[in-house]
Amino acid sequence: MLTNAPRGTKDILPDQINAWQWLENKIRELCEIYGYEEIRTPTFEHTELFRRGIGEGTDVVEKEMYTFTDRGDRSITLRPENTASIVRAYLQNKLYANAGLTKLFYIGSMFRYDRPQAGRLREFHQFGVEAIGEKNPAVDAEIILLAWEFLKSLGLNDLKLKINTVGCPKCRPIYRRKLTEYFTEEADELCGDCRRRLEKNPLRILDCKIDGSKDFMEDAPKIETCLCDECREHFNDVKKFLTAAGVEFEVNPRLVRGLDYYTKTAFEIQYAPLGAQSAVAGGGRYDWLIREIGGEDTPAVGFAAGLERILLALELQGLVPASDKKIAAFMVANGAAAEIYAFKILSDLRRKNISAAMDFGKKSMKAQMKAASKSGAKFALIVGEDEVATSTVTVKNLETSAQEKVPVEEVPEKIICP
RNA sequence: GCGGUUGUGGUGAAGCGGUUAACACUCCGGAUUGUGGCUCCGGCACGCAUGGGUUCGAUCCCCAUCAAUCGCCCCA
Repeated sequence: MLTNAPRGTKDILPDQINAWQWLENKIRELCEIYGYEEIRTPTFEHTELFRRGIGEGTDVVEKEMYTFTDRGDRSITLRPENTASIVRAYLQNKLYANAGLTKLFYIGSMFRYDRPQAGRLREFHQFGVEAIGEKNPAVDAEIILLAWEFLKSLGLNDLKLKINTVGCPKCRPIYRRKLTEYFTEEADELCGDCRRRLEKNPLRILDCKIDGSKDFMEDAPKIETCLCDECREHFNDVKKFLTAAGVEFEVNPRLVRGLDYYTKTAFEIQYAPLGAQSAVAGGGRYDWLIREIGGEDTPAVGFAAGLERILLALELQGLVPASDKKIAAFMVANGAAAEIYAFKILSDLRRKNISAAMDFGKKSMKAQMKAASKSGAKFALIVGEDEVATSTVTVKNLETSAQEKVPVEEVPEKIICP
């Protein structure tokens, strides 16, 4: 147990760190191009923030939060997602003061007590983007575009963009009621899950894998018939903007979001080969959240993307860049006096910003040479009694096997321009 | 949280009631004493996720736990 990380957590090891840094750099580059600034919020918040923000009845709040009481008797929760925190930070720091539209992005770990699977961890990483303060559907399109272009730019194929509208607090309840009425009549035909959904979230029934293909689904009420004018127009405009930008999307009237704060636009980007965890990014508009948390009525849109899932997808397509870290020089010392001499040279090289390594295992020269070779170093710097006595270094080019003995002060230039 | 599958060294794996626990790679050491990558030689599981049980005997059977994985739920 002592040597096992908690279930659902993972070490990111040195041989994987390259992929992570590469991905994070891509995110930062892209967000800069779109004009979004990075923000970092605390890993934990008051539990109440999530209860209110995400919604009491949601699965995330009901059964997936890491909640505990701290020593000051406060109820604290490890963030299961970042949007609520960002809205909190936006209000607390009055970020609305200087900008009509506040554009933020984040990268960080989130926590959800789920049953772990590939692509679904208890501590996982998300990158996300939030645009707060504008109701124009162009912003919805910008956010969707950012998510889409990002995944495309990584080289991923077979991505699918699905969009929908989930209405607003004015029209969604009407639709919800209609659905409940309709499905209550069919209750006998519904699967166990859906019978539960009937109360909790009837919109989800539309999405059910078991009941989805049953006859009565055909005639189930469609959201279009219930949308208020504002929501209908908004959705049409989003589609227009997306089309103008040349993005292919699929309208899926059954697409639903699991967090209560979503209004109007909802979208998801799927990468099917990932199986059950195919949702690689998802988000939408949340015009209701800011007021819910205690701010002025403020419209906002955003999305989050799962970094582990993206990395998984990249791996499947062989798109993860290989690490190519190489050092310039490797010290090889023969004997105790030479070891000290080599150590001095090693330190001098590093002071000159030349990457250098040395095997401290007091091994044979043969073993040290092997280590030098394996390290990928371009040069082996060989020193023994001879070199110590004459203040020289034998510089061996490991690629060409050519070697020459040079005065110690000439070593840096031999390495930089051989 | 529910259902299924799996769990042998650093890695990939064979073995499936009684074997020195195969093989390959990696790793370590060596091939005449100051030199790598190729080749050759040698070494590396006292143990088969963990804990119980069945049996004369268990890596192989049973149970539990833990973990991974697939699907569901949900979500990124």
